[in-house]
Amino acid sequence: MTILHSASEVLRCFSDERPELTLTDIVALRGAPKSSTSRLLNAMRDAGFLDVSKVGRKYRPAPLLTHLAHINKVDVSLLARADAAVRELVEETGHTGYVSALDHKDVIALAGHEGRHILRVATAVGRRLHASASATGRALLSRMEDRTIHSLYEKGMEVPSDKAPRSVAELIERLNLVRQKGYSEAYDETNHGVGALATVVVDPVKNLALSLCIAFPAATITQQDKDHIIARMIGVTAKLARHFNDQGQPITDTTRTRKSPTGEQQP
Amino acid sequence: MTILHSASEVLRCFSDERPELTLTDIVALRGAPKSSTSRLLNAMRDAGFLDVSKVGRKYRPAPLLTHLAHINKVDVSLLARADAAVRELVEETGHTGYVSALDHKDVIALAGHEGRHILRVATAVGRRLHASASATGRALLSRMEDRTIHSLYEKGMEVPSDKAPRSVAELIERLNLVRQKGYSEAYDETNHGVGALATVVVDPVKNLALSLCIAFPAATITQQDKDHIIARMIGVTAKLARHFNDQGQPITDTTRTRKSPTGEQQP
DNA sequence: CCGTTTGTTCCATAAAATGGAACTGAAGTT
DNA sequence: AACTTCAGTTCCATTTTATGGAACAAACGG
Repeated sequence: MTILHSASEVLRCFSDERPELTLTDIVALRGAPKSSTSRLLNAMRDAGFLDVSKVGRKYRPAPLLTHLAHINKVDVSLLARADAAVRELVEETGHTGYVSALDHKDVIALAGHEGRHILRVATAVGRRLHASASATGRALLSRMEDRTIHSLYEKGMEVPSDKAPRSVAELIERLNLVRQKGYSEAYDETNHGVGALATVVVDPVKNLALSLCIAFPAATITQQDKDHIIARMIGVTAKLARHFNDQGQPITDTTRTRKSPTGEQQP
Repeated sequence: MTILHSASEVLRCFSDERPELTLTDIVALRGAPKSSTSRLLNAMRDAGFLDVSKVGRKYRPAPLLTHLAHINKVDVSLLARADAAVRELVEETGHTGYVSALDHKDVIALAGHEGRHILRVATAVGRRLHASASATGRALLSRMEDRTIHSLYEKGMEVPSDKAPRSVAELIERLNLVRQKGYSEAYDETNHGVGALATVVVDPVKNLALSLCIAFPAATITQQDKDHIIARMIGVTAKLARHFNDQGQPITDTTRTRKSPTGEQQP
């Protein structure tokens, strides 16, 4: 494994709940030896990935990463269009909307718009959720082949809530439902009292999959509201798909491209 | 040099103007051998730092980085307060305002608010500017010791505009002015027609320096407007400084902390 | 002042990065 | 089709860097 993997592992240790971490924290979270971790963190700081606080030697992500997040936004025209579509849906329904992308087994919100109802779901661009346990995550996963899903979760799957899928088999069952219906849904999975509906669109040229998601208070929504949201979401998503010539191809595996794969069988 | 330095060098190649890069682009920009760069880019993709487009093999920053940018925002309470202060100034003056931090020889905008005048400076959170050639950059640099400035620019200084400092000596001269007056200014340096005023505040605990900046169309501003903005900026900055117990200490060098330095002389 | 906690450095070993050259594959060109 | 270019990858011997256990150093808390 290259040191880059370790670095990315370290970066993934940070979250809203743990925005600052000490050497000891990271050792505990990753289980790697203290000496190696110490050197790694210092190297990451020297390279501009982390900043360190003076007292307590607490590490946090450096501004460089804000810069790169910005580039990501500037670049991707699918994101711009998906964002516009979500904004439209938010204005129409009053519920909060997101655009998200996959990062390994997680989804990360890239853009969001807050609804206007008094009781509404907050936006949190940059937030990370378990892909298997969210509407938006399952929408994205539904565009991967089953064997890719299997290899993604071969080291186990976290089950953050009662209603989340408990096993890969259960996940794939639910992904099949998503594939069939064209949208995905989740209630009370990652967030208590929150319901969500999500669709997915792929830019085959950039090899980028994005999910559109509308989130609402699960208790106050009627079946009629839901049906309306679903119809509109499927509509705008189909429009995006046409524009980017998304014809339902599965997302290409993120791992090595050319290297002859171990046990792959392609006609 | 560790591979992390190379990785961070690669990430710094991306900009608003070049949001996607191919292997060849990066080879041209960095001058490193093609074979090494090829392996490096693939490793960075495998680690989740980069995504690759299917056609043209173009690399772009991955969503992981959006996540980290978000953490950075959640965490830092100085940022939250500085952002609130800038918002106040923006509302009062109608001009665009930023909060920025240093990343090596660049400044990166971490938060921004757009003004309400018809002719106004656009916000661009995540944007990267040359520190030496911007008001906000020089405000931040003014809190470093001169020898740190020298070592920062020992490999040369880019001069993006006529009005920007041409040498380290000239830069330090202007930093002395900033230190004396308590604010920094720039006209027509990085952006044509744009003037900017900036102050700086340091959280000594987190070892974080942030700059507050107000940017305006240089042609339409009066001396009176400017004086008013400066007075208000210095006011809110002083308030922040008191809150964080910033007593004008120089920013600690970003490089190794404990390792006995080569030629350092401290009484 | 001494135990405790937290982070760094040492060092021999193991692993990974390097860069020149050869190779592959995909476009163009004649 | 054969030829040329160009972009990207892989090979391989060499150099460089990472690793982890243990010793060391510094800060903390009585």
